[in-house]
Amino acid sequence: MAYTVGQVARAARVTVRTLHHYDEIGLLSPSGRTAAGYRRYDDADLERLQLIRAYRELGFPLEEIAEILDDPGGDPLPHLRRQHELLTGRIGKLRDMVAAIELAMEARKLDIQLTPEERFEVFGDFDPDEHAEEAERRWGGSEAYRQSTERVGRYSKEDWLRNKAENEEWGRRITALMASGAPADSPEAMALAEEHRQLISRWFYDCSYEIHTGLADMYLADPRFTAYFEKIRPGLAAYLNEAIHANAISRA
Amino acid sequence: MAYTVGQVARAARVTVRTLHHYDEIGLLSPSGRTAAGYRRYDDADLERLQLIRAYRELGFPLEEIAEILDDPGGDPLPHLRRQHELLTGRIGKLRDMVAAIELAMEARKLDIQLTPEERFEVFGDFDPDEHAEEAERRWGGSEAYRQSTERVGRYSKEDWLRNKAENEEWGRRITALMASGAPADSPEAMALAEEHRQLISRWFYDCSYEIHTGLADMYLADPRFTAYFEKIRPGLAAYLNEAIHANAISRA
DNA sequence: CTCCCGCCTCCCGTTGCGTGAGGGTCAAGC
DNA sequence: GCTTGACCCTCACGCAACGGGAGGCGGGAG
Repeated sequence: MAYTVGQVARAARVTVRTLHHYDEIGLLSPSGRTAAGYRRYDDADLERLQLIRAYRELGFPLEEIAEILDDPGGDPLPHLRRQHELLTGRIGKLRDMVAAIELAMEARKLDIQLTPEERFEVFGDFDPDEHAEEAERRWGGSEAYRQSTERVGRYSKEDWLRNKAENEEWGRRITALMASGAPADSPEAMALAEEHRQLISRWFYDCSYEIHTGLADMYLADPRFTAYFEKIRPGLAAYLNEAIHANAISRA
Repeated sequence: MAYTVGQVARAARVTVRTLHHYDEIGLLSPSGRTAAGYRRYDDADLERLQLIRAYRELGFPLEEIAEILDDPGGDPLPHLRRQHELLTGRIGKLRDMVAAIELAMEARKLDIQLTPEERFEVFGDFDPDEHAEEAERRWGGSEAYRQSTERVGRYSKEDWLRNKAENEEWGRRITALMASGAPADSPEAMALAEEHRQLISRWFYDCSYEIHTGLADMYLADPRFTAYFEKIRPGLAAYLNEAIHANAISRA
């Protein structure tokens, strides 16, 4: 079967101009022309176009698609497998984004439940939005996320205050330990790191050692988190980071 | 907290150039500048950037994003909801594509199982690849798809021959009916349309009346399908289309 | 005080088409 | 056989969304 540009364009949901463009750059040249110079596409052309559109959907530049498609002998199976992988990967990414959006909505809901003063009371000067937005970009979605949003959504004001209290208690102890001169890889520091991990697990989500070290690195890498800890005590961010790593290694 | 372009760029996974661009077109202007002219972004800027990136991910042009973001009083909840919807929609689309790819792979596997002669024997001159590719674009994925690929993957050569025989038998009966001059909305024609639907349901996937009429329209709209039926008997494509519609209406 | 990295502002280049302009073609109907 | 409308052709310019480099200032660590 042979098709005109228009037919192909409608079937593949692209514009005629796009097909002209693909022809111009040699990405998809119709297998023939009529006497009047009309482009004639056959089934092989359609198949190729299908692959092109799929790669495009995944964000590949046209040049690269040309390389990919013109590379092997002609077996499409590897392409299909590859696209399958890429697509599922993409879906995962989008799912993470959805989870992130859900969290942000959850945070907004909290803002509505809690008056600004209450909010300040609970979170100190560590803006929850900030936290949410950040966390969201970091581990975007994931299971931990779902858990966190689910639990957080049910917390009452009293829960928040209890959480804050536990948090402050822990903060006092680690600053004291640090002031005492105990090294960050001392058993005491590691114990407090472990306690930190369990605090997170209890209040927000199952915090594995891996996630915990990831968090620790973030405390150093991101100025907002660094600022939060540095304000409690200068050097605390680095100290906690080291303690968490030491603790994780010792438990491995 | 205030951030430099570089920090923002790293956090948001965009280039500095992109931020410059957003500043140029007024989509995201930093809340301030230092004495030396350095851009200074604050948390509100980051929040806005997050929304921008999400909309971009969904394919919105920058201009439109600007309109969307600058439109309401400033409540982000509607945006979040909207993005949530759009993202889940997008995921659905990608899932369809994945299913389509899976079907194409399935077809390739069949090509390997069946020699070219066997393939020809089974499918007549109606290339299964062609069918696969087409079907895939039409109802891309969906539940019907999964079913179809799953069943088709298990068919033996004998199954295919039985299928072909049933199909040909049906073909003979509808051509005969058409030759007899019975109108396409006659009870007999509708009965054959219904039989057609059940043939599909038995061999491939649950074919609802809705899907069936969709198929019918495709038989007319697409030259490849039209050709298939026209070759059996001129006018058959249109006749079958009408019969299927009549049948679907009468059962509704 | 220096060195290097990060920031600044032009400014031209690229990708992937959109959108006519100007003109031939083809099937259908009168 | 002629018109008409839909469809095709080839330029050719335009645009969005940055990429990437040139040329130069700023700033903090050693």
